[in-house]
Amino acid sequence: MARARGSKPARPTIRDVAEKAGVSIATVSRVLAGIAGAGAEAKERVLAAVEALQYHPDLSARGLRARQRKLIGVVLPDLQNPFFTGLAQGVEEELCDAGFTLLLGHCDGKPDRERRHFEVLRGEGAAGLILVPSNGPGADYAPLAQWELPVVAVDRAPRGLDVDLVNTDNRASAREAVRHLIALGHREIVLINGPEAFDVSVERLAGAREAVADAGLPPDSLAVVHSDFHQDGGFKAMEQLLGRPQRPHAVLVANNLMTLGALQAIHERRLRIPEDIAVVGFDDMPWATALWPPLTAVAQPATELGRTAASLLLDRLAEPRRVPRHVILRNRLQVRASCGARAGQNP
Amino acid sequence: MARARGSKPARPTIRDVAEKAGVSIATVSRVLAGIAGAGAEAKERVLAAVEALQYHPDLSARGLRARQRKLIGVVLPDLQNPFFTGLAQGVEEELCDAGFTLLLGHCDGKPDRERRHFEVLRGEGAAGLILVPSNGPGADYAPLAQWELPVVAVDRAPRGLDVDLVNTDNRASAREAVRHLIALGHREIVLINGPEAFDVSVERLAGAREAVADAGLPPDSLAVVHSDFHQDGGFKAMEQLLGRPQRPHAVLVANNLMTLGALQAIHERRLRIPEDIAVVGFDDMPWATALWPPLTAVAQPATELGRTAASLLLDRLAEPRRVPRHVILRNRLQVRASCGARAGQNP
DNA sequence: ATGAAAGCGCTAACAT
DNA sequence: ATGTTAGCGCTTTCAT
Repeated sequence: MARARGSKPARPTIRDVAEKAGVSIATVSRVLAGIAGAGAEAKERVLAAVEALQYHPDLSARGLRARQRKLIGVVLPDLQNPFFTGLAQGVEEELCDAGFTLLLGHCDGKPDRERRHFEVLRGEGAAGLILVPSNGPGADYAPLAQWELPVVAVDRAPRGLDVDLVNTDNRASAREAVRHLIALGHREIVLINGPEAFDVSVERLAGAREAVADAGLPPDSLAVVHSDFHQDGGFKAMEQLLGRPQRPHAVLVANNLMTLGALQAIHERRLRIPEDIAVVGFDDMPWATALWPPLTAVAQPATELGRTAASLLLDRLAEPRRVPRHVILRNRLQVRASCGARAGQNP
Repeated sequence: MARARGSKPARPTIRDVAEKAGVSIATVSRVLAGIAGAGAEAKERVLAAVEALQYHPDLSARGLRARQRKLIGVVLPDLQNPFFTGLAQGVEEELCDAGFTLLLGHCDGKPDRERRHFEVLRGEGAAGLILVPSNGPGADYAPLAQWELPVVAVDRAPRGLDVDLVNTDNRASAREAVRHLIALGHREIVLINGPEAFDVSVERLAGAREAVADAGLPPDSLAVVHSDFHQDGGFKAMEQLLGRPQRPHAVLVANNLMTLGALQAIHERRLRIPEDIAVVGFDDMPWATALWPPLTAVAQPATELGRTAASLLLDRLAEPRRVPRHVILRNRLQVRASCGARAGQNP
C-alpha cells in the first residue's frame, strides 16, 4: 500500500516543470498564461517540459491565487426536461470556446437545493451564474446580489432580483398559436396552462386571450385550466376536460411534459386527433414528429436561449456595472397536423 | 468603480470568523469540519459568527490544502438523450447526500472534448469520475489510469481501461423482447441496431439471435441493420427497410432516439402499428405512453444505473485498491400495445 | 527577459 | 481544548 520512498508518481507541479526546463516557476507561469515577456527559447523549453511531464496546472491553486476561476454555474429546475438540457447545451457551446467550464446543478424545483447550489458556486469561486429560477415558495435570490455574483436569468425573472434576462415572446407566440386554431375553425378552445404563479403562464394566458379578442370571439371561447408543467398533471387536466359534457374542440398545452400527458388521456378515450380534438403543444421536441398525426407546436429555441444567456454573461463579466438587459427571442409556430391543418398550411 | 478604502464588503475569510468569535482560526476550522475536540461554548460562538458574517469557506483553498475535493466528475456522450440525463440524476441523488458536487460534462461523442473534460477534472482535483465512454475513434482512456483517478464506467466499458462497471443485461433483455415478438406470431423480424463497434450493440444482437435459435426458427428470420443511435439514423434505417419488397413483420429498435425516427418513417408510409408492423423499442421514455398505440419497450433503469454507479464510486473511494467490480442491472420488458400484444399480456 | 519572494484561504501537525 | 505555524500550487509584484 505504502508508496516506495523516493519514487515520484505524484502529480507534477509547476516546480517540476521549472526544474526540467531550467527556468524559474515565474517563467513557467508566464508562458502558460501566454503573457508577453517570455523568451522564445525559454518558452519552447517550458512547453517541452509540460508535454514531457504531462503537466496540468492545479486549478484550485490557480483560482485561489487569482481569486477568480474560469467556472460558470448553471442551475436548472429539472434535468429531465429536454427544454432545460437543450438550454444547457447552448450555454456550454458558447462558454466552452471562452475557456469556461460549467458547473451544472438542478434543484427539482426545491428552493433549498437551489440555495445549496448557490453556496457551492460561491465556494468554488464561480465567475458567474446562469439561472433558470425555480421561484418556488421560499426561494431567496437576494444573497446572489449581495455576493455580487454576475447572474443571467433564463426563461423567468428570479423573484426579487434584477438581472440580465433572456426569454421568449411567450405572449406573442401563444397568441399566434390560438389565432391559428381559430383560423382553422376551432371555437371551444382550452389552454392547459402552467402554475398560475409563473410569469410564463401569465404571459401565455394573456396571449391566448388576445387572440380570442382579436377574432371578435366571446371571451369564454377560451377556457383555462392550470396544471403543473408535469406529465401527470397534463394527463389529469385533460382527463377532467374530456369528462365534461361539452368537450373542447382544441387544446393548447403550455409545455412539452404536459402535452405528453394530455395526449395519453386523449388516446385512452379513443378520440381522434385532430378530428375530435385538435392539439397544439409548447416546445417542439424530438418526439413531435414520431407522433401520428405529428404535433403542431410552438418551437422554443432552447439552444439559442442558452447561447444568448452565455454571451450576455460574458458581456457582463467584461462590464460588471452595466444596467441589466432583457433580450427576448422569438418562438416559431411549427405547424404539422395535430392542429387540423394540412402540413405546411398556415392560415 | 474603486471600492472605498477601509470598507470591507469582500468575502469574509476564516480569519474574520475567528476574530468575531474570539478564537483562533484552527478552532474555526475544527468546528466547521465537525472534528472532535471543540469546546461546546467555542463551537457555539463560531457558529454564530459564521451565520452573522454569512461565511462560506473557499473551496479552492480547502481543496488545495486538503489535496482532495468533494467533487465528482460525470462525463456523458450526450445531454439530449434522456437516458443519460436520467443517469446523471441518479448519480446526483446518491452523491449529494455524501456531500459531493457534480461537475457535469458532455462530449457529443467527440473524443477530444471528452479528453478536455478529463483534463479539467484532473485540474479541479475531482475525487472521482463517472463515465459513459464515447469509445469513439481516437478515444484514449489510458491517462485516467495513470492519474490514478477512481473511475466507474456506465453502460459500456471504456476501451483499454479496466474499471468498475455498471450496465444492464442487454443480451437477456434483447432476447426477451424478440422472444415476445415471436410468441406473438411475428416471423420476419428486424433489429435496428446501434453501431457495430459498440458492446451494447453486440450484446443486443446476440440476445436477439438467441431468441430466434431458442424458438427453432431459421437464423434468417432475424435481419439486422446497423445505424447510429440517432433519430435521423433510425428514420433512414426504417425507410430503407420499408422500401424492400418484403416488409418485415416486426422491428426491435435498439434505442429511444432511433425509435422516434423509425416511428416517423412508419407513419409517413401510412402503415398501422402493430397490424402492418409491430414495434418494440429500447429505453422506456416519457413519450412512450403518449403514442398511439403506446410503445412496448425494454425499460432500462437509468436512474438506478446512476445511483449504482455512484455507490460503486463511493466504495472505491473508501477502498482504492479493490479489484474492479461489474454489476449488471436487469432490464424489464414493458409490454404495451405497439408489439401487437393486448395490454398486460406477456406470453 | 527572468528570478526571488510574498501570500491567496485553508487544514493539519505540533505545541501548549 | 485551543493556538501557532508551515505549507498546499499557483500568480504576481518587485528586483535585477
